[in-house]
Amino acid sequence: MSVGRETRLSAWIERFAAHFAEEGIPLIGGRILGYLLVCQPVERTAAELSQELEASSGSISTNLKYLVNVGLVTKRTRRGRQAAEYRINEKAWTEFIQRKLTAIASVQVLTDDGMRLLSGDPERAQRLKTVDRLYGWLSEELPALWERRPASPK
Amino acid sequence: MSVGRETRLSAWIERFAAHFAEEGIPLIGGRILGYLLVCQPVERTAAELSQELEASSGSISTNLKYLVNVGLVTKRTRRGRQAAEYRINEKAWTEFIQRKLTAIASVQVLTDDGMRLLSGDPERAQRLKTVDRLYGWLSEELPALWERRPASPK
DNA sequence: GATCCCTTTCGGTCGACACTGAAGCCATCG
DNA sequence: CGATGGCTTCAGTGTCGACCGAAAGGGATC
Repeated sequence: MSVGRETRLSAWIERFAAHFAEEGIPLIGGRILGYLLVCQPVERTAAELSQELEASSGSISTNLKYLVNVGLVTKRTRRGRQAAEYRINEKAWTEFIQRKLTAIASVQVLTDDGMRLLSGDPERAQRLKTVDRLYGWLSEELPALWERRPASPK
Repeated sequence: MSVGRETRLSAWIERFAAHFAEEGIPLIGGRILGYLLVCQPVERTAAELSQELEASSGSISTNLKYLVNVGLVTKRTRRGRQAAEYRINEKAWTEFIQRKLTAIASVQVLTDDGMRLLSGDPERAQRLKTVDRLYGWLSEELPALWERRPASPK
């Protein structure tokens, strides 16, 4: 007997959430992300999310606030409706990833400062120099690579 | 009255450790890394690190084990000396960063699986498709970029 | 303006993890 | 072979943050 699509999807959502949990995003936040990526229709209220994901209203509220804040989810209110609707903002994923890349390269600022402190003692600076060169290269190349990113089709 | 170089260096080490603490590396682990990058001489025993960084022997031991495990620090034992000596392994930083890059791109596996689950329903798959394309591009380009990395001079 | 319903806020609980310090372990040396 | 000295292991402590559920807050409708 085969498993239904929706069942598989919720397993997928769980994997999805688990991945981002390792990156520091709360489990429930990851579940919201995964769910909003594949749900039909695309918009959901906080109450619906709470029920679907079996999470408390408080947790949903906190995590939605966070996700809206980083831009991955957009909130939409409509006249005549009390409940706000939330949906994925696919476009924001580019900035989300960009932040990760720049975070990696940002170590260069540190190694650079360190090199300055050790100026005048090249022998001692040698270890740092190796690391600094790597990060220096990254902070050149990563932004450059990012510029070459293909525009997403309409 | 100016501040001594060593004082500034320990402030730098603290900033260094703080940065990596945000990435999930224990504070003391980060301090060890920063310290071993700039100390003179380059090798230190666990006891010395414990004293210099004012951390318990237990914490030093645990964190050294971790750092040796990920390759960023190498342990060296010498005949006739009980105390092992630890030093930075600059070379390992390449793999350290590479792991971070591949971790980012690895989301593509997830989005890909999701796309498969939604095959046959292009409308519903649209949101995921946008994200999947981005990660697809990344998992092409990041490894390619990495290959072009300049070899570190001897 | 009163009621209803949805959301947000807030105190409280639970689990995870960094860190400590003491006890155990093992190699070195007398 | 015993003593010394340093590293590792382990139980215990404290902190931090995710999560829950109840109460407060604020629109929308009557």
